[in-house]
Amino acid sequence: MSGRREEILDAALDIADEHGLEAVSMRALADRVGVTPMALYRHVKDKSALLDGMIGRLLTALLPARTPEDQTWEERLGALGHACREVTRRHPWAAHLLFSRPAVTPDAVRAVDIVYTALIDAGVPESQVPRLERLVSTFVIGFAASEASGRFSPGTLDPRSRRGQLPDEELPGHRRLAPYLDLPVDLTAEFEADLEDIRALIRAAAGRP
Amino acid sequence: MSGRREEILDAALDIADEHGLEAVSMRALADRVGVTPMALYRHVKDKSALLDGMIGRLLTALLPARTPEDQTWEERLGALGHACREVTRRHPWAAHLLFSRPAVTPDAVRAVDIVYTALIDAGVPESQVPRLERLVSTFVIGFAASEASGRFSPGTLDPRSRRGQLPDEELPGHRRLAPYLDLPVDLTAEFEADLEDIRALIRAAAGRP
DNA sequence: GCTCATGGGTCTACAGTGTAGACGTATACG
DNA sequence: CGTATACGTCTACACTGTAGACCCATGAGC
Repeated sequence: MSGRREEILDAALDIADEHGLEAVSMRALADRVGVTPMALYRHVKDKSALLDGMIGRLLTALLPARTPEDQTWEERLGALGHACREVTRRHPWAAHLLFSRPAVTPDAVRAVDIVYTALIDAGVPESQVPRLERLVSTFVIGFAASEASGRFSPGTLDPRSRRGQLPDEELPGHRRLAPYLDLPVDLTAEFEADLEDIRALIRAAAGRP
Repeated sequence: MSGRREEILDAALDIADEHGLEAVSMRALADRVGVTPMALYRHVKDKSALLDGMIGRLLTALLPARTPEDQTWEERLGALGHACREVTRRHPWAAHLLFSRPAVTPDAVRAVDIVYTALIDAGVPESQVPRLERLVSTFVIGFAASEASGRFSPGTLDPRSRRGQLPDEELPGHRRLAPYLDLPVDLTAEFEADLEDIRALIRAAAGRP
């Protein structure tokens, strides 16, 4: 009931957005809410429960208000994927939490269901649907987490110097691809291309019963 | 040089394996090494540098001693994927670190190069290779991280009660798939099937220049 | 042989963390 | 009225990472 809990979670979201997840301490959060640290424990069991609550709120924002019936399964999958990436772009700290906290909240289950129905509509054999749902969600969350935590853009090191740590003969692939490795990457376009490849993978799975 | 640093990193690995990553504190580590906490700082700049060093040591173990020439690209990709999953099964705490620390160590670059050459050998257009490398590694690391952190096996909640939080009409996908959702999953077989789907995705990319 | 730098280690101290436990108070209901 | 319940405060404890000063053994150069 009492919106106090939501108020607390939102304050925690604000702190994380402004100063990063590690700045979310019970004391800082309490300050923000205008209360003593121990008062938070009336509304939140634990610090880990606090984190759960935070991603819970994000998941709610991620879901479409109403599942639109007039979209193809391709569009619905793409929309959910982009929504997920959008959330982690807005809240980079959230990315790796999505991996550690299993999908047990109602909203998370709802998201899984959207993927299930999309795969069913695509014609995937029912026995394969759970596996492909895990495949798709793993990739989407993984992409978002990689982007948010900088795995895709390794710091300030440019490709040349990164490669330079090793003798060139040991890295035949890098040598061959040198012209492409120095280009900047458009991660939005890349994500779209990846999604299209995944859709093709799904179509292939639908084609072999 | 002095192998003291390696000794420290290995002690840290042991602690993480035995009691989880959160048990790796400077004090606990110092105890294990038989030294004062501050002594560690002679060999390791930071706690975060310590973590970097730990995953560095794991990555070394992940790589094949010598890239075998007599394997198809499919086999090489599969071997690397399984090695990655094996590492995170042995050291579950390492999974999410793989996401947060970019691939800048020599061994990490070497691993990337193995994927590059596999994709080139598969006939993927060179302009597409970097993107597909990111796709493949994102999925593999994502799978490993999901498995290690329990995202694939949501706690003790069985599927029925998980689903029970919401009215059945809101979860048409879950209702349709009910018979399959209660089955136990063999994640090893699933990973293999996923890898095969990814290989097919690569072949498709190779087929359209 | 004496000096001096250097690598490795110790001790103390500080500011920060999550949270258990006891205590207070204000509102709502019998 | 009394009493339960929800909410909040205060204190205290056992941790955390790490800055700063100090110590001592080794080996190189004069």
